Amino acid sequence: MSSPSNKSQTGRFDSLEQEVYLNLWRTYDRLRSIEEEVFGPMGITSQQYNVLRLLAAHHPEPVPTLIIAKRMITKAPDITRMLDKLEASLWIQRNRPSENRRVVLISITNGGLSLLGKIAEPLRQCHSKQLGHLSKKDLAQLVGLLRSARKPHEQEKNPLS
Amino acid sequence: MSSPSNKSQTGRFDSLEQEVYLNLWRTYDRLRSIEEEVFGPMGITSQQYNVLRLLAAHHPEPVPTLIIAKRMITKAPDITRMLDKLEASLWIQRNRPSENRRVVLISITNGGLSLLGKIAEPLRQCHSKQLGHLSKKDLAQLVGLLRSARKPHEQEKNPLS
DNA sequence: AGACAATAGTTGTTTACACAACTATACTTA
DNA sequence: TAAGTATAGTTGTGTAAACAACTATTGTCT
Repeated sequence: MSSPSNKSQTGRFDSLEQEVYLNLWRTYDRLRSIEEEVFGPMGITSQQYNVLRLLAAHHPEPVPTLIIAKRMITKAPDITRMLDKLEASLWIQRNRPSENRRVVLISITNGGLSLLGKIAEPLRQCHSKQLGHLSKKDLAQLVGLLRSARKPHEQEKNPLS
Repeated sequence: MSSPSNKSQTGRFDSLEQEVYLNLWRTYDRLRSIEEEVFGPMGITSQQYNVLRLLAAHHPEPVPTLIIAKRMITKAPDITRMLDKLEASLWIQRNRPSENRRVVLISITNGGLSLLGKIAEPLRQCHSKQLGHLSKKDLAQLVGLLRSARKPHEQEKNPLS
């Protein structure tokens, strides 16, 4: 595991693990910038879009704030400010039920649903531009490897395997 | 490519491409947070570390500011401020040669080299914690797929395939 | 019932990112 | 050699993340 000179194994990287990580970073960065070309002009971020998607999936049931936070990649404290923006854009509604005034229930509005409708097609095209050059087989393999890669690092919380 | 109902193909995702992208995002995020456990206590960020690595690789030759920027994932305008911090920590030196006073040549200091030395072992352990559970074969396959994934999106600039 | 702990969100502050506009230096060419 | 252009960095400004500390409400236990 620490033989004096095993660095030739991966060329300019210290280890294969490091090489994977740097490739992951670069690839994520490139694909992200492509998505932003779609989201930017719609006045929404990728994170915000994902929140709307989650709410739409539960619609018409509302979802408590921290449940949303747990499902998102963004850390909890930011969710409030993010929801502030979504509410200001009239894409979501907040409701604090009298039975338990600690929770804040979030639901997507018709405006939010209609935004999702408008984004759907350009986003599909974007995904195709991002990764359409890979075969189904490669894509499936990539998903599998990415899942295995982060499996030991998933905390309890994230139910999306 | 747009049959009326091919959504059952990937369960909760609109498309396999989207599923890959979301997995990429989550996986990157998890691994990044693990790296930060190493870099944070050393008072350095992952980006800054990569700059030092680049400089060390060229050492004792200095590297112009914008060459560094091109190699980094971070966009150019941020490199100045980042180098400011590295210089303040005495890990790099700047030099504006009189032959061409437009360029700013950056070189790593002995202090910077010694920092790299101190980080090497904990970082190796970190990489092993991040991805040590995958086989060499899986890691190599993952690197290959990630490279193919971003290949069409690489601008001229980045010589790291 | 009152004290203590647990739950659910929020706010404050610091640091990073992104995009655009700007400065300084060198090259080119009429 | 002056004017225009290209190159190399820098600064300004607004937006987003990260981490910690805080408030409000409810549940529990004696």
